[in-house]
Amino acid sequence: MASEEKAPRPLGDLERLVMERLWAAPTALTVREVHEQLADTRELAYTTVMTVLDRLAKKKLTERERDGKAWRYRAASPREELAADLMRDALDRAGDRREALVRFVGQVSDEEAALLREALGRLEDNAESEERAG
Amino acid sequence: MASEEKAPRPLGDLERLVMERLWAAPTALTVREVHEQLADTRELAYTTVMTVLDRLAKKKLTERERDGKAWRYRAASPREELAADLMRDALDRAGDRREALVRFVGQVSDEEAALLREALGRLEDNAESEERAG
DNA sequence: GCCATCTACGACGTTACGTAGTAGATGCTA
DNA sequence: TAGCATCTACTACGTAACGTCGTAGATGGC
Repeated sequence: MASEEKAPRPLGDLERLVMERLWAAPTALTVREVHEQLADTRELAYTTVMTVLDRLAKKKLTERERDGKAWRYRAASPREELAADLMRDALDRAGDRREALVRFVGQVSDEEAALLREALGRLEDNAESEERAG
Repeated sequence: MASEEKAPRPLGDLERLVMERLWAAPTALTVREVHEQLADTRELAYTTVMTVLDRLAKKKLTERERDGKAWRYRAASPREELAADLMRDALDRAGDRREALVRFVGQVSDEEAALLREALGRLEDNAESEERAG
């Protein structure tokens, strides 16, 4: 039987834009900084950005720390981690995992297939060294 | 650059229940049949099931064909295909694909890793035979 | 102590989804 | 063929998420 958990809702459009800024930033950003960065793309009220950041924090997608009277937000986990989680989640709700993986592998590009092999190879190496150590 | 497409919304709870019946059925089902099957689990109005089936059809997740005055619905694609699509989609919105794949592979079970290797091996065989043929 | 700035909180419109009712079309049956 | 059972089409309503923003009050630097 497949997992009965509900799938995590995908980010909304604005939420995604904001997350992308946070992921791209080397440090935690204030609401103002995110707002300014988004200004190129979109006219948004300062409080709109604040609300989004706040909702993302409630969803545990961002974390925040004080900086004077302002909060600084940063992504709770790397973009790639979120992607991997979503992939896992999708796999969990497939019926036949083998079939799902075959289909998935069938749609990736050659380059992605190569990356997958590489990642799997790395896994194998780890397993071996653990075996030696254990 | 990441894909700018919006992520497909995950199925709602009831939508998922209905799709699972359709995926499990060997043939297309009428509203009544789906309704009866769900009766074990949940008391639902006949029209509720009809609405859900209809919405799924509008989203292209089911297809329907006439059978007398009734419609018969079937899943537009196998459950595993949907899962693979969602995995692809998640990968598309990762920043660094390599990193995302490494993390993904890092969370799968040993069995799933083996299935992945198998699927990749199959891919390779296909590529080789195409090369010979080409 | 003031003023600029920041947060907290509430609010509203839209859309998706769960849920269901009503009205009218349709097809078997006596 | 008249009628009943059944099916569809359409509408509707509540809830929750999300985009969007305003107001009021806290706060910190000059």
